[in-house]
Amino acid sequence: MMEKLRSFSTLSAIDNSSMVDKVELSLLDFFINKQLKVGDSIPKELELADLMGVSRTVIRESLNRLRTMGLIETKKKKGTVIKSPDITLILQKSIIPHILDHSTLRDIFELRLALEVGMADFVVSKATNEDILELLEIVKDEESQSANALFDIDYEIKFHGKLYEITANDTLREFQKLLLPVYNYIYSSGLLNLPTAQKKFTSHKQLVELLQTRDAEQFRVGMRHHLENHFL
Amino acid sequence: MMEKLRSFSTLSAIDNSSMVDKVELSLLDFFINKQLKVGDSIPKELELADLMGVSRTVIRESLNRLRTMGLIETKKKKGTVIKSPDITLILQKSIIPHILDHSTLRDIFELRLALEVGMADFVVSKATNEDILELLEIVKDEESQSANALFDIDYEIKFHGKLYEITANDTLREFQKLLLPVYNYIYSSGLLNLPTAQKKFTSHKQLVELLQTRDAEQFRVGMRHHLENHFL
DNA sequence: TTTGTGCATTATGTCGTACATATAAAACTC
DNA sequence: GAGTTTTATATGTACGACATAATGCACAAA
Repeated sequence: MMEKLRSFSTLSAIDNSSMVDKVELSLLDFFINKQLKVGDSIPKELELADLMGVSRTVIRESLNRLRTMGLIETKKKKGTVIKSPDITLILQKSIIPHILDHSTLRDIFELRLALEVGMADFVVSKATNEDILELLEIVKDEESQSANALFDIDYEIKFHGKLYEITANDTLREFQKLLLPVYNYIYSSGLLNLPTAQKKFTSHKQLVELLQTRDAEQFRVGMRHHLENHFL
Repeated sequence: MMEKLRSFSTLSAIDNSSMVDKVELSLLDFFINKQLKVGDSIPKELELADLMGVSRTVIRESLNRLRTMGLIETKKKKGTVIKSPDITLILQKSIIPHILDHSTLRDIFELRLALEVGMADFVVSKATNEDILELLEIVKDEESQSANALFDIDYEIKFHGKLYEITANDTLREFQKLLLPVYNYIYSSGLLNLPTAQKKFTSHKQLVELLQTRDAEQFRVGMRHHLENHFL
């Protein structure tokens, strides 16, 4: 079958896209070629419709998509202007754990592990003394918690969330917030087992101590060990 | 002024959202509450319009947004069904470097550094012997390249791209592809200086050697040093 | 000159209808 | 029963009308 298909390899794929699809691409092209910057305004809907020879309906649907991507903003009477998209906001809406397929969820989970290990440098270089005090406050009664060996998700989020906050990287921070429902889903759905105590484990408290030495390399290794039982 | 405003803190923000905005949220809510899964179909446009007391136009615009987010798929006669969104595809369209504001670009660049350092474990654990051979092939004439100390972006992408590929994490891989235009923009726009040779530098060739030892910790440190001149 | 009010203008937002198009499912042919 | 045609139906596109909100202008009041 595949053999047979190969002999038709010159056939081009039929155009299955709707007018809205085409207009959308056209507009994106327009943005890029015209080197439009944030704040620039684009022609009004009726002008675009006229220019591109389609109905206002189609133009509106296309613009609506661009708006969904966060690329434009429209106001009555004022018209449509270019906007810098909030990429995390867009993701936030489309990431609904129970709808995302499992392989993507797994991918995202791995991505998080990589991020937390890799961001060690930023945490170490940007943590203020106040930050460290705050972390100490968070971990101060860790003994009691680690004693019963319970995996307290709220506590985890509080600690790791603070680390993200320290990076002073807004995108990264938002990224983490947006991933929280994913963790919850993964853990509660049994897609991944809850971690249990293990050999090379580094506690939150130990992590803070490492952070205090201001040695990025050490901190990174510590973080890796801390996450040990999440790696398979 | 700000002091005065604070005393009105109980005032709630006026609802500035359009019907389409509301219907969109309503639909998202519907998806979550009804625990809709991939493949489930939702009521047809006219039914929704009737149910929610708005025109088909509004329903269509809302659905169009969900489609843009990749959450639904529509076919004539068949109707609308839930889909697992391709989160990287959505980002791909909205990431137009010269439109994104500079702070976000910087954030994204940092994010990449963290990822590449943090994904060391996955690279080491998943690299096949064939992968390593391929890497060796890529770096085989590195001497000549590093000799003139030129920062060859194509070569960089080829090597690092292969590393992403090795992780066997599709989301991560797509994520990298999607970030490429960002790198190009950052480098070509002078937003960040092109790296120059530096002390702790680890070459691609050395990285492959580290990979061959299958020691994740070593490889991670090597990668961190390799990226040294990208960290500020 | 400044401040407030009202009105006209204008571009997007919403609505309803009509028809085009694709296609799943039923009806039909052999 | 397999293949073909017809029919019904849900989305896609188009158009016209009006609603709504923001803008700017004109004019009046302080």
